[in-house]
Amino acid sequence: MTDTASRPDAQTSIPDRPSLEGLEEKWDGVWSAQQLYAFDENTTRDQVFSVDTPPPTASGSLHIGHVFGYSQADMIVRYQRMRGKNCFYPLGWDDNGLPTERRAQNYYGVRCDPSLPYDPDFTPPIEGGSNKSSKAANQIPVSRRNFIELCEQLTTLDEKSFEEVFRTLGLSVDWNHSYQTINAHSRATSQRAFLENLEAGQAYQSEAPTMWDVTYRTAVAQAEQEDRERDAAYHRIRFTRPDGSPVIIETTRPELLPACVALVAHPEDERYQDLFGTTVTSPLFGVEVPVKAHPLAQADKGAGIAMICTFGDSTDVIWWRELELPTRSVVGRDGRFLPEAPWITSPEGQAAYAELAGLTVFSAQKRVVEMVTESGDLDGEPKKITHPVKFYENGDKPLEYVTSRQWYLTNGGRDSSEGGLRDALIARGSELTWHPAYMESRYRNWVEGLSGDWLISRQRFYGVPFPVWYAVGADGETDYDTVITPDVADLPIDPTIDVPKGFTEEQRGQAGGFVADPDILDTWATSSLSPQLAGGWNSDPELFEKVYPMDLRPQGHDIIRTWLFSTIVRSHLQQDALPWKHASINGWILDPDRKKMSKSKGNVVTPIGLLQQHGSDGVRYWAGRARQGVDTAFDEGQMKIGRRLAIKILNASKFALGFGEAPADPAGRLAADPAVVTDPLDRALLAQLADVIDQATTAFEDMDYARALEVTEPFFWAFCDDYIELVKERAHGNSPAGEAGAASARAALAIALEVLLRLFAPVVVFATEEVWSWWRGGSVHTQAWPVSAPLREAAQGQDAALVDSVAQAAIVVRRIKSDAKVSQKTPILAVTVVAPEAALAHLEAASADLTALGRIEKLELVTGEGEEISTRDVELGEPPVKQPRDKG
RNA sequence: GGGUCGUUAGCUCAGUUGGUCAGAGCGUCUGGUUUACACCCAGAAGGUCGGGGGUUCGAGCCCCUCACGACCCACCA
Repeated sequence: MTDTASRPDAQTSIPDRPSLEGLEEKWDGVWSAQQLYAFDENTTRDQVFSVDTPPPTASGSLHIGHVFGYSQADMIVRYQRMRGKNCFYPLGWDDNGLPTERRAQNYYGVRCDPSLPYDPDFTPPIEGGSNKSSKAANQIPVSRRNFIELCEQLTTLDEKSFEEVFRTLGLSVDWNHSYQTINAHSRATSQRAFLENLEAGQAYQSEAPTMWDVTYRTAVAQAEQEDRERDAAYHRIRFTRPDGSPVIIETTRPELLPACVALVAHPEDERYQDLFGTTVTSPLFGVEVPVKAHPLAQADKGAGIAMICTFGDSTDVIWWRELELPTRSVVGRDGRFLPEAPWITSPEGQAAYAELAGLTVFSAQKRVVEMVTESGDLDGEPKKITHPVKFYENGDKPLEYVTSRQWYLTNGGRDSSEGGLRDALIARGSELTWHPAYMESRYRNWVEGLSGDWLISRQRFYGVPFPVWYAVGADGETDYDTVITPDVADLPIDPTIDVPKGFTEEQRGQAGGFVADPDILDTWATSSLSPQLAGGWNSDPELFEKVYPMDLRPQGHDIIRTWLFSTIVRSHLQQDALPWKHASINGWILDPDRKKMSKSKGNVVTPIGLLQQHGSDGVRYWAGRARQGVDTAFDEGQMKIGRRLAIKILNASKFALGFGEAPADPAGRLAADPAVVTDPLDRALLAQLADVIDQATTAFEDMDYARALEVTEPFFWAFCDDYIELVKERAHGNSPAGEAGAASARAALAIALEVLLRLFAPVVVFATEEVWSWWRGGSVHTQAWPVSAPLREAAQGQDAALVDSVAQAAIVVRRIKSDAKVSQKTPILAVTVVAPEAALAHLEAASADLTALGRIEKLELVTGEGEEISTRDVELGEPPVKQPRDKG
């Protein structure tokens, strides 16, 4: 870092050739050293603007979508800061959960085996490993504690590189307030919240069929499931009535035949009336099952009569529960058929089942189909279809139903009573201000569609442990109804290491002793507490008071059903409050071919590479042009335009400041004394800028950074290309207006430039700060957002339309030379400009500047009929002699 | 099957309560080395606003309908 970087106010001269190169590093260093974005804890809630920033998953690389969303949020925060708010803008890392486990496995070539003892000297076989998933067979088994240590090591590494990118991007985050979802503070917070939920009856355990991923061997919550279209086939399979006649059912899961507990048809289906209340016998396995009636059975679907298995799908679960059927599980937690099926009694049936035991679901299906084909119980050829099948979003095998004991948290999924929890959560969604507003329907849609409470337990290793033990009875059986909890003061705990009060380690797993809950909390169960984690709910109540509920939650629309919803659930249960006032929803980044940006592409164009190539200001501009909620094409063209804008700000500022100083504003409100702004064109410019301020302010008040930029940017380009060009002769003092005219132009330039820098500051953070440092004190980012009133006063009632009239006239004058294909330097000996009445007055007021711009020697202004401004009676002079080109 | 969003110049997109709203930038073309900027400047060409109905004196803008695209949801026998 250079000396000037640490002392920005020392740099007063304007560089000869301003450049964007190196600005990111320079200003990040200054801001960091000055703690420019640090939250001031000496404050009250009404002075604070607090942000519940998404904690990025610290497992892998940042992609361009992060840069996009975080830039947009930063623009809103920077505006609020300029409005005088004390911004609480922390950033956390979601380093908890399965993605981290998977990355650690691949990065270090290990896998967790909880049965192994801790090895304090363990060194991983590889480091920096491959990005491709290494084969499980090559991974070295390590203890749970070793594994967790490696996860922690890796996330620390990843977080460092993330912070680097975010700093380069110019996020005005207060890095003093960063948090991790896996550290002790977060574990304690998460466990405390869980224990309070338990106390309040909002968390409960239940033994029930749940969706299960056989690869990861964990239960999976509804929010983590997705449908994928898969090939399947209807198999017509013959059951036998007591009289020996057949009943044909259709199924896509013939392998579940041994798990069949009943057949079911619609109560009014005439075809099956005589079957209800009787039993039929399954093929191959010879199990007698009842035939039941239930309204959920559809007469027009398949054969109109279905087999109920435990469990093939969620309808099976409903039938099983409502018809009080037995449980006959055949699929184990590893996705293979269980060794025993005791309800099958016949020797033939047992022999048939023995062929399936140990097979995967896929292989078992093949085998069953072969067997029913041989036995003649398959009616006709299977009919191929494709249908949606539930998958864990990170998994690659279909989810299976497995009956297990799991923890749940109420989320309204089982309480659709009037005024119940579901209604209350929907009302919370309406209470929230959504940007854009239509995103609320995604939330409502999701809450209305919930089919059960939130399953929060996961059978994994790296995460927040459930802070509970269970009593072990005198008979040595675990009594899950006797939950032993720790003191809140002792949190965080790991029940597999810590011992509950009143017990000793020797009693672990012993009759009369205790056992630990082996599971961890769903990662969302911790990250849903991000306002509480960042705001210090469990550690700093004073801080929490000042920042909660937060003002803003920025996030992507893909995690409305997960992060946004679960955060509302937790705040509703914990604080009986909405966690924030506003939600700003950003869109996705799409490939140029309109598909969601693929991983492989995202890796090719790394964020840091883009920031280097286009400058952070250029990339931020691209993000700033995209509206909230709208999926946006990955478009380097926009980044180039942003880069040009940043460069233009440097160059135009250098030029505008080069005419010489204007007297200071005695009132100190503007960059120069408004009293010397006497020229009508200068006043009109300030009037126009006042309108721009008002529009940009209105937009930003609605958190619409894109609209604000869209208003400011064209004004700035017109300011450069028309206004500066028009007044530059006058500003130099080469005009009949003399010194007063020059002073007016210089003052207007200074006033306008200073306002423009502040208007651009939330988006173009580096170039504006650079220019600010040339001639103003402090940082542009802690200046007040501009207000229009002083500019309107300076404009003295001058009509802003004058600027447009003169710009129009400039175009027609320039066109004369473009059409003649001569240099714009060519003098015009004489020209008559024809303009409508109103514009004519404007042109007369600015005629000196106009003749200077067009190098017009004799300008005549006349009133015309139409709306357009045009020229006639043109007499062009000789083009200037070309300078001989230096042929070095 | 239900829901949400979108369909405006070759491309990326504005167009906020229906009345200069047919726009911007990029790209293209034609010109210009103008000591702030060639990472520049000037000028020009380009669209019956997805299709079809309707409401209105008047419709990208409101209503209906269809098509296409994207996403979310749904009990997958």
